Amino acid sequence: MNTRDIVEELKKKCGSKATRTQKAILTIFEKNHLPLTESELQAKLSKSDIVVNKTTVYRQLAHLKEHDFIKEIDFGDGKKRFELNSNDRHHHHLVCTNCKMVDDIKIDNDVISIERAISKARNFKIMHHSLEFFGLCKNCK
Amino acid sequence: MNTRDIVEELKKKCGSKATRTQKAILTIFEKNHLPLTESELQAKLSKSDIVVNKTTVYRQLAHLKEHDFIKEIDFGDGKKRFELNSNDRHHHHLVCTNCKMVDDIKIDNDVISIERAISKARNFKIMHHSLEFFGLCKNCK
DNA sequence: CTTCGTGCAAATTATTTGCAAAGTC
DNA sequence: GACTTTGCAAATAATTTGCACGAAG
Repeated sequence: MNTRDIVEELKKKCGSKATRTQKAILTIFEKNHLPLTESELQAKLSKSDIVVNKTTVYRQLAHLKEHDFIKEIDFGDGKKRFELNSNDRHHHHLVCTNCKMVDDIKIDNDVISIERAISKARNFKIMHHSLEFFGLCKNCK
Repeated sequence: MNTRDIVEELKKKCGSKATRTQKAILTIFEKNHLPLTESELQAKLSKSDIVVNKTTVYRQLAHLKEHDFIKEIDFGDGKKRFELNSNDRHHHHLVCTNCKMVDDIKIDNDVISIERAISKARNFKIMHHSLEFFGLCKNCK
């Protein structure tokens, strides 16, 4: 799904035309598959000469998340991060605690089977999970 | 490992006598196996008639974490939570997004094998991970 | 006397809210 | 005109920092 498709879907879901801010934010997320904080996103918008207020960014992130375009990722450092929510790209992250590098990792099958077992054993309907690995990348270790 | 043992270890590791604050905090964690935020901890301290400043609590949490007595758990709601770091009790959590109930869950073997595979495949030294499941508990679903 | 733990106030950081102006159908 | 998006200033909320003081070795 490319940016145009996403924007199309956005129009449908939100019942109106996608704003320049929305388009810009989605474009940034398209280009950056790794999770971004508000300020990182803000910085990237600036580079594209798009000036938006911090509040607007926060609000759009909430809005886009609500409509499932992006999802929230938490690295436990007190900042919210978001990345594009492509079904075909569900993954987790390797985070280097030294150089802060972030890498994607796909381990879905294992997690899904764990979730099934839990749901059954505990009668708990799992909607989502957090799973990130922290440690040292090959350069830092 | 009971509270006395922990306090003993604390003395050794820190090279001095454990303070009343440290003892009180560790005792609370002993009694509450679920992760606590600073304010929840503060509330429980108050119930035991122990008055400590917020700053002190934050500093002790950082201190105890540094010495591996407690570990940080993140539920992605902007608050840091901590729980006792007993080797024999490593576990993850089921968090009900509706009633906020939290339950423990043990799924270590599966995770360890996933970690091994990742370490090998990606040449990444995993130190720890986040793994919490969010959804609806049996009462809320 | 030096180190560590503590309290208190102020600062910082991330995020949210209220309200008015601007844009879109 | 009704509804959504945006900006700006102010408010919150969680956490951290600076500084002074008291307790313990």
